[in-house]
Amino acid sequence: MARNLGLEVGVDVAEQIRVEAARLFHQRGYGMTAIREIAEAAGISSSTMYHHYRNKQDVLFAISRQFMIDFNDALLPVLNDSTRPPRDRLDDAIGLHLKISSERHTELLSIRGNRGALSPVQLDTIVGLQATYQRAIRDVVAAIQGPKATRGDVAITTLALMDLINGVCQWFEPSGRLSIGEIADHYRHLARSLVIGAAP
Amino acid sequence: MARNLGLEVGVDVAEQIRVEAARLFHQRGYGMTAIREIAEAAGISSSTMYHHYRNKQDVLFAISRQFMIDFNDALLPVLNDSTRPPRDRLDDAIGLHLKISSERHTELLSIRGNRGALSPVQLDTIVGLQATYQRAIRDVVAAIQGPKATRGDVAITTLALMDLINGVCQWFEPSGRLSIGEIADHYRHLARSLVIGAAP
DNA sequence: GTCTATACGCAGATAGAC
DNA sequence: GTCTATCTGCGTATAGAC
Repeated sequence: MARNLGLEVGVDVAEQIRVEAARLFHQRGYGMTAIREIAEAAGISSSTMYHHYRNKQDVLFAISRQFMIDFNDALLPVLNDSTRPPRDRLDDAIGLHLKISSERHTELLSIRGNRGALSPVQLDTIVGLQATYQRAIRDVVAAIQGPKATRGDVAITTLALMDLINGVCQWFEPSGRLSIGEIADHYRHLARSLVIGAAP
Repeated sequence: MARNLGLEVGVDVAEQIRVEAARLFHQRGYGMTAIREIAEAAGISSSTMYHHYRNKQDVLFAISRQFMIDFNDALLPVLNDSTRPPRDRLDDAIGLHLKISSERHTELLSIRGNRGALSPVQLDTIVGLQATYQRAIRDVVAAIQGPKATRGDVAITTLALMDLINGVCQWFEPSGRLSIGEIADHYRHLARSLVIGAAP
């Protein structure tokens, strides 16, 4: 731990709090998770938490914000790389999206299930980060569907595509029959059917 | 109200509790909704609630169970009607699914966001009801894809299709550009691309 | 079945020593 | 930065009258 003279670096307290809070928010829900539970799971006293985060809501916001930033940092370069064919970009994005969703699925689900607990200002920040991602997906969809697709076609295909790839983390089981990579293989195919099939 | 000598039937207290609880569970989350809030919204005292439901968890379960039963009662006859071509059944099911999801979207989202608050036994009941629906969808998908589709193909297409149509209620706005009927028109097309495109 | 009143514990958050 | 101790209000749930 960090207090062992700093010899074991890499486990800072604020991050430990986020990790345990994400797990509890996911399992029990934000409103049913007590600050004391988070603190106990993180191996600190409850009052120490308040030296790292202003309150419980702030912990949820920190989890949400950090996840979305990491997510966009990974996905946006892939989606916006205009030197590559849009289909290839979409294929890679699907693989990456599913990979991150799987690796950090506790965080992701803790955010999804509890966004209503954020303040309006905090929610705006998170929604803004998600909108940035969605616009990047939309632009790639538009590029694949070509100039004949109407803006409405692109919009609804984008929403459908987002729902498709966002749905996986709700039912994926790491111990299941298919690995996340194999699911991605299927989903690249499904996404292509969706985007091409929906083109005029 | 019911106590006005029963003259105004159709608003029974237990249902009023479910309606207001669903709204609050959706807006604020199960754990952050106080029994007193539900009671106040329903126009009764908090102790009266305990004459209709054993506790808060029971209210959530009643909401969840009733919705799923109503949902299956509407959808299963359509999906299982073996006298009709499976594509037609799927088309109708999508329209009905989206219609109910829209009309009762508060209930639906209150269930989705708070299923973790149910007891294991209660959760089993709800998951069982959902599984019944999912099997009916799967059978229709299998019928459309034909005998050449493997069980794995059918399984993953079914999951993708469920995510697709379940996603709509997360972003649908009744005041938006498209009505739920128009969205259903798009989604019947998208679903067909998904199911046909995914067939071998 | 509905109310008022209340028991009882636990929640979030803070004070102040080290 | 971390702890122990504590404040204060609100949570669920019950008692008992009408």
